[in-house]
Amino acid sequence: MTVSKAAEKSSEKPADTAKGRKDAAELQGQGAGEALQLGELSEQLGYVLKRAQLKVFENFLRCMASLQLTPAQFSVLLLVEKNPGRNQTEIASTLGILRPNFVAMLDNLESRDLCARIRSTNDRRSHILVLTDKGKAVLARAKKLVATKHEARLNELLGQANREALIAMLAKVANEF
Amino acid sequence: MTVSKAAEKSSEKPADTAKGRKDAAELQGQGAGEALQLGELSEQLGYVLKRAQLKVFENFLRCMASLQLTPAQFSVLLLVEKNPGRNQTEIASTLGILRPNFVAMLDNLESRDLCARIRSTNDRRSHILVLTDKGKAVLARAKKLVATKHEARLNELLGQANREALIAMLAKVANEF
DNA sequence: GATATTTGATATGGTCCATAACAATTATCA
DNA sequence: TGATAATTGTTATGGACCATATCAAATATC
Repeated sequence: MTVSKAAEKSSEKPADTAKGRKDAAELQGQGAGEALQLGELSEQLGYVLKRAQLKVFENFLRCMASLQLTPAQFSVLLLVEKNPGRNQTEIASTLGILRPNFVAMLDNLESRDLCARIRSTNDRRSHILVLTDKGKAVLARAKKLVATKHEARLNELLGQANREALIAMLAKVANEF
Repeated sequence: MTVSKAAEKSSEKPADTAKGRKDAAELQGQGAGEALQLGELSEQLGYVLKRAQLKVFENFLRCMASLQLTPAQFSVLLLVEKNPGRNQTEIASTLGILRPNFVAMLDNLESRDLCARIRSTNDRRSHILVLTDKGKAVLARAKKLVATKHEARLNELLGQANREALIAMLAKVANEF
């Protein structure tokens, strides 16, 4: 209701001048059926970055379908494996995950017996994170899937050297932009 | 409630074996205070892509603060300017926006008098999209801000050649992955 | 030992993304 | 032609992700 009113208003305010009406008439049936021109959009960093990221995540999820791991979950398992004995706050913050949002993530991983919270004896407020044996096994399989299906795809698309250059540049952007 | 129960269960199932208890004890106070090791994470395409994208969007929003344009809104204005006379479905779909979600976006742009919906005379179901004069002016200012603040930042970080190589590779990933 | 801080957790709200459904209009084709 | 199917913009709605405020328990600070 406010929507259609806004639409009426706007289509009559700026476009209903003499010039506006002529322009609108000329546009009727403009390039119907033809593909749209992306123009400057195809060189906008943010645009191409976002689209690439969506495609990569999509591919990742397909590769991981058998293990049911999202990119975020995979990153948690990787980080916990590399840094066993750290607490939730440390793991979450280095991944850019806010502590409240990390709770449900861990609940999920723990309910699947991939990860365990252990009450710390030094600081009984905090939970130390460890991969379970199953978690280690699943992560090992996940790494193989990523290497053979996911990264291999990027290699055949860009070549080894370009792939490394791309990741290095992205890391630089992520860290120093 | 199911949460704490799951936590108890998992922390006692895989980690409370003789070996599990010893490992947990050894981990207490592991590398406290030291920075975490990213390990293989820093070479995961998806991870570095996502973090770079967040940083770039963040920077974009800062550069555009005076114009109050999000990356998505900027892309809509760019595409409508390059392809005037196309309808909502065409613009939305080439941007990867679903039609239902595009409605509110247009309501916003139209309420700010940056964009106008014009009922098509050829097909009276569809709305033709056009930039208003104000929309063209705002977009022109936005382009300048992007060029001088946003892209310039990337140039001084990577250099002109690397910047172009990065965007080309990202485009390839976005299109062919 | 009183006060402040930290940790994990809950509740909650916002934004973005996806699907189903609807009225109006147009396309299809028997 | 006229009945049926498809399309367009729209609404409603639910899920995923992200951010803030708040809390109890434990610890740190002074």
